[in-house]
Amino acid sequence: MTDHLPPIQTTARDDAVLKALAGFVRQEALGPGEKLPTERILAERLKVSRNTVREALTRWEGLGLVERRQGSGTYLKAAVSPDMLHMPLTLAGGNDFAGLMATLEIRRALEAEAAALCAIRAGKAELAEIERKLDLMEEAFQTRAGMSSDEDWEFHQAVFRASGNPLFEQIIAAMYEMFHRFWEHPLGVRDFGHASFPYHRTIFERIAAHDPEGARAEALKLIATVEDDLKRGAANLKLSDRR
Amino acid sequence: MTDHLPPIQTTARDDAVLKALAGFVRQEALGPGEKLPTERILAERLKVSRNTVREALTRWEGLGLVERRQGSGTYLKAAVSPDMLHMPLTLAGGNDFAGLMATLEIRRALEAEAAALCAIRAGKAELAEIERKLDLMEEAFQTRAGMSSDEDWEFHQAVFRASGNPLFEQIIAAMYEMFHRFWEHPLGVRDFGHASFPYHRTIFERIAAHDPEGARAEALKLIATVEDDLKRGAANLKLSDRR
DNA sequence: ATGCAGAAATTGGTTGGACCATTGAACCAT
DNA sequence: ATGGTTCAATGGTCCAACCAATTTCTGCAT
Repeated sequence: MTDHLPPIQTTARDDAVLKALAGFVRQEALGPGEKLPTERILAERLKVSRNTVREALTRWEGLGLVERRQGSGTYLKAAVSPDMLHMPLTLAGGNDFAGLMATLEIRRALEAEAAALCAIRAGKAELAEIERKLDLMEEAFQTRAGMSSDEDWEFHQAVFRASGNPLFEQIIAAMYEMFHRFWEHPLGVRDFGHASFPYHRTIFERIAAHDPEGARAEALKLIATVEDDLKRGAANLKLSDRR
Repeated sequence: MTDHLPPIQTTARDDAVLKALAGFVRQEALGPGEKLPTERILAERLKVSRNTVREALTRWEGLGLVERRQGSGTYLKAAVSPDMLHMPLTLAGGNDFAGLMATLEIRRALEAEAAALCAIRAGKAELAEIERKLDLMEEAFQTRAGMSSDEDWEFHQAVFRASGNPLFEQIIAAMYEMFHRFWEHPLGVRDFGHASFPYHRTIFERIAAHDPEGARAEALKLIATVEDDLKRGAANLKLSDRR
């Protein structure tokens, strides 16, 4: 009967601090890289102890929203708004290979869908932007005789942006970050990513032709080549599975 | 020339605390729900101040690994291991109709892929679990003459878990949360979700038959019905698009 | 013995103040 | 210009209290 009795709010000091800080950031229109007030000033202005401010900032730091530099200050690392949703992803105990495959499966699902949506929605301006990134990537490929992570990533980002759904870019950006965290250890595959090269242009062509299913198919082929590279790398590993 | 000079690591107090704590959890074989030592004891044992312990625990709390209850103690909320990988995902905004549709597009991509993977990988135990949730959902549907969010969500969760990739469950959980944030306000569609009901069983049947593409197709049909409901709701809305 | 209200101990939350370590800017010497 | 020195600002750590919620214990009334 008495179901929706709201969970009363007795104390929530540091949450309140974060809320206030998010409001401040919005009002001051602070963006990534900008410095926010010192802990001492925040503590004084908000009428809380510096320790409480620190706990709040520690939470933001853990979420990657903020970076603290001793002796310098605290800086924004990402855009923050009062109505953000935080979802920390945790990948437990994965050896490298399992983690990489897990992120790839997410990429397979999202990149295919994003490419299809992009083929439906991309306008002239978006198409031009994607082609520009594609040209840059192909140029880098020729120059350095190999895939370049940066230009590759920028191409994919342009596709996600043109999908009209910001969540794609945000989620896949997280996947890329995780991917590259395992990646310090190049699994011994020399020409990693080489096989994926031609599919970038075919994806673009299907998008430009407003062919959703074609774009999806090409995106799937691209991911398949990466998965293949990964499996070859796993074979090279075998024993170096320390721990 | 002097490219790869890594930024050296001098101090990392609270990181060290978390590492030690993770080791402790492993050694004591603590699982979710179990209580870990009090802050005062940790501070004493680790020879650091209680403040430092608190900062470390605050980070874990922000990551959803731990829950603190004043007067009671600190409890594990998830399995932790010394080598786990965290990737905070923060999603911006999306409290309007467009945001709702955005979450659905992500769901379409991930649910389809998860259903397909599940059809490939689910073993007998996982299948039994999924069917159990399905039965519960159908029973709730009969009893209350309508879809039940909770049982519905549990069914999908079981599918994600059986997909063998923990990221699916975590990411879609974020989508559900975003979805339900807006959802307290039923868009005026009375029998929301009704149309999706039969597809739950067809999804299960395709999974049980180890038919990935069939499962994917049924999952897509399910999402399509929800999108349809949503569009009907949007038509009902029109003006109440506050803020 | 049993049940239960109130006291006491436990535990996380907050405060204020102190000091350390790092940074960056201003200044100085060469 | 280059490289050291000094100094103020800032985050990092520590300590010692006290507050607030919870749990446990105690002792009285039944």
